[in-house]
Amino acid sequence: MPAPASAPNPRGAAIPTAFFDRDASTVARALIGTELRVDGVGGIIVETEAYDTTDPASHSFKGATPRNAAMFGPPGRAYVYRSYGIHWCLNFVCEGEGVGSAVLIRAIEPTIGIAEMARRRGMADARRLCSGPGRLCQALGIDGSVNHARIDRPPFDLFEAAHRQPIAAGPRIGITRGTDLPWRYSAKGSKFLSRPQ
DNA sequence: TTCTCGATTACCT
DNA sequence: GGTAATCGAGAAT
Repeated sequence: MPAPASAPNPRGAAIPTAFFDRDASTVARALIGTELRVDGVGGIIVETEAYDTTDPASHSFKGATPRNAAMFGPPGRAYVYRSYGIHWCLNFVCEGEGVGSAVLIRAIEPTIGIAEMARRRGMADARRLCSGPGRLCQALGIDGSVNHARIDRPPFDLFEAAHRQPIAAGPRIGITRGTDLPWRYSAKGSKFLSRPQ
């Protein structure tokens, strides 16, 4: 069938699974500025954290378990876990099958489907809609049902960054071990971070 | 089988 | 600045 004559895609190209065949820190940095959608709702990733099997703060540090099985599965898939019995947290698996590294998505700048996100969150403040791993999962409707799901297939859409931008790095948040590793990355100056970098 | 605590958030003083 | 909410993985018993 003929391709529709449309204007150039304002987004970048769709990101392939091979994008994730690198170490978690590299992927975490590369994800800043990309556009994530879940069922057509989402925005620009502005904050990530890297975790790998050498890292005492990582769920994969002590080896594979039923809970973290997705982390040891193929790269380019989602690892979703429940935090504090209340929240869901979204990770993208990296590096290679059996390696146990992943990137935690911590914050998104909402751009698409803001009304739907506000409805799910029960509030309208754009700055707090997706500024934290638990918050963005609630806004995007993510739960354990997408654990292991491919990121290049529905309900996910992930597009390359439209523009390059400065990236800040620093220590991660909410952990008690591995606090010396500067594996938190963020879009410099973004107003949509879970905490200022 | 029981206990502890977390890659968090919202609401309290 | 402090803490309740809430549940399952992993450790301890």
